[in-house]
Amino acid sequence: MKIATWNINGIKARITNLERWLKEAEPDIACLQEIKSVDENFPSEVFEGMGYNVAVHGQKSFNGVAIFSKLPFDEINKGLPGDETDEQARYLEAVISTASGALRVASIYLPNGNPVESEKYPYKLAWMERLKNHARSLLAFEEPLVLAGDYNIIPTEQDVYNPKAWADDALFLPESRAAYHAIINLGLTSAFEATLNQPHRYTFWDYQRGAWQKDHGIRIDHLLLSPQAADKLSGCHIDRPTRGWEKPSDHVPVCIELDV
DNA sequence: ATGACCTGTTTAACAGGA
Repeated sequence: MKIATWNINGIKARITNLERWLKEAEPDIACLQEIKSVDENFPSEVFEGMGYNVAVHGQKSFNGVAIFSKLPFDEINKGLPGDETDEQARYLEAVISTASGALRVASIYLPNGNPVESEKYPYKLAWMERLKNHARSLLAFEEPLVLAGDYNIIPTEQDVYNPKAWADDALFLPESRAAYHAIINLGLTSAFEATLNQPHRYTFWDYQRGAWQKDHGIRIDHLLLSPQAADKLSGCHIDRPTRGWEKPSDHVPVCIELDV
């Protein structure tokens, strides 16, 4: 089973590329971020016509996450628990029936956090604390779990073209990376590190300053697996060529293969 | 040499992104 995560940067602007990519890559499950649409305006019927069940958790203009699945949903949960006042649509979780039992998948759009001096940085750290608490309770089920998304975290110096240029950025500050590693240390496995684990394998290139042409990228899209999912992990792939398509997202898909 | 973007929205400049 192929599971993918992709920050598409707007469903309206990316519908053609998303259709093309789904046809070529044929993921069984796709977790999408930054759909930038309310639920009612999301073109679910296009993807249902391709054989997907579609779950959407959106809001106007910004953020928004979705999950596509060839297999049916048993359960859909919208929003990250822990703060009833948080109105940003950044977390969607689904339980999917597979031949070998239930699989829980989340689509995550973790806050960027810049500028660091603003209220956005403490919001990021608080959101990560909530994610850690929620991941801890999900791990207690001892079932296959995949937390996939745009984490807005550069894990190591090997995951950025120029570490010095990012030293003071919310994506790379020691406190941000420590919060990310604290989540992993609950007992999750990063699919990339467990398989490919090579330096300079980026998932995002800025639209500005010729970042793509110069390969000035960062690796910020991750899939974190529970032990029961990690046992079934057989591969991880970054779909780099999509960044060179017409009208690309600034992120590319990251896929894993699970033997379920 | 330097800098050069993209998306969505109250469709003309903004806000937000990373």
